[in-house]
Amino acid sequence: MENAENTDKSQGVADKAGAQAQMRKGVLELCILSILSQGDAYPTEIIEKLRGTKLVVVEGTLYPLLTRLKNTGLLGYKWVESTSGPPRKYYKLTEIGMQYLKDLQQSWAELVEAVNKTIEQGKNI
Amino acid sequence: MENAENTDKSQGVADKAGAQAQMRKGVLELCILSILSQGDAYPTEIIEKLRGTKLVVVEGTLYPLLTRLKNTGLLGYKWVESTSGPPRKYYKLTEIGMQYLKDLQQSWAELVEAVNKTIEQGKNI
DNA sequence: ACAGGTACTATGCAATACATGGTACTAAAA
DNA sequence: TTTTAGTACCATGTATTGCATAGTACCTGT
Repeated sequence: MENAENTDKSQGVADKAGAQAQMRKGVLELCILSILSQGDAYPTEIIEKLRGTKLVVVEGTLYPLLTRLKNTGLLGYKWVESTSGPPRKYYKLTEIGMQYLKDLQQSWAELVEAVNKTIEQGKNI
Repeated sequence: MENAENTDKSQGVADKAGAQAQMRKGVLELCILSILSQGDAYPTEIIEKLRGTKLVVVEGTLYPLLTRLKNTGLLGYKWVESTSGPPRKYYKLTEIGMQYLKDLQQSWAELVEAVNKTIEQGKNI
């Protein structure tokens, strides 16, 4: 077979923003569960805490994710009347959620170590 | 409104393996581009290098990903006859791929820092 | 000619980040 | 009393990627 190089550019585009969104998959739930392990919070507080650590998340992402976590038994919630607006939904970690959070933390640490080792080998050559 | 806690367990299951697969989204391409920045390789070599850094990837995952990276112009390839089996497809990074790899490395570093800060705050309280 | 080992390809499914469009509650202003 | 602004929450669909599954092709040895 003839040896030839080629790069077909007919499909997809290498997109930095898209890659960043992909990297966040599976990681946002770890962060949210971590934040709630510090204490109960309602969505706007969660968004603020995430922004504080440079993990900017918008409401259209957070609400469906909180619902998903609640539906899988990792979170519970309670309504709290507000003195200045509509009532707020305070989320809290369940016992199952606390256990699962530990699993996620370990998975994340292992992934970070593995990826960094792979990257470091590339830089050293 | 009545304050009540509830956790609806009717939808989905919190699955550690599934979460690990989600965390790998967007990260595998970073690792593959990193490995190829060290030198050209064909798929089996890439799988071995990934296994060496605890990033176990199977062929059904790698081949489509390599095709995708090739189609977006990040990789090129050439066929090389083998002395013991069918010819092999050696992949190499293109100039575009090298630039994109730097973008991915920066995105990864920023994500890791942000996530770790979020997790650490949870542990300190 | 056939079997085993190796290499590669095609395709569809599942899960999640995210965008978009929407409803509802409360307080203040008109 | 009605309207407006601010705040909080919800529903749904799209795009993307990891992964499983089924398959083809090449080369060597029997």
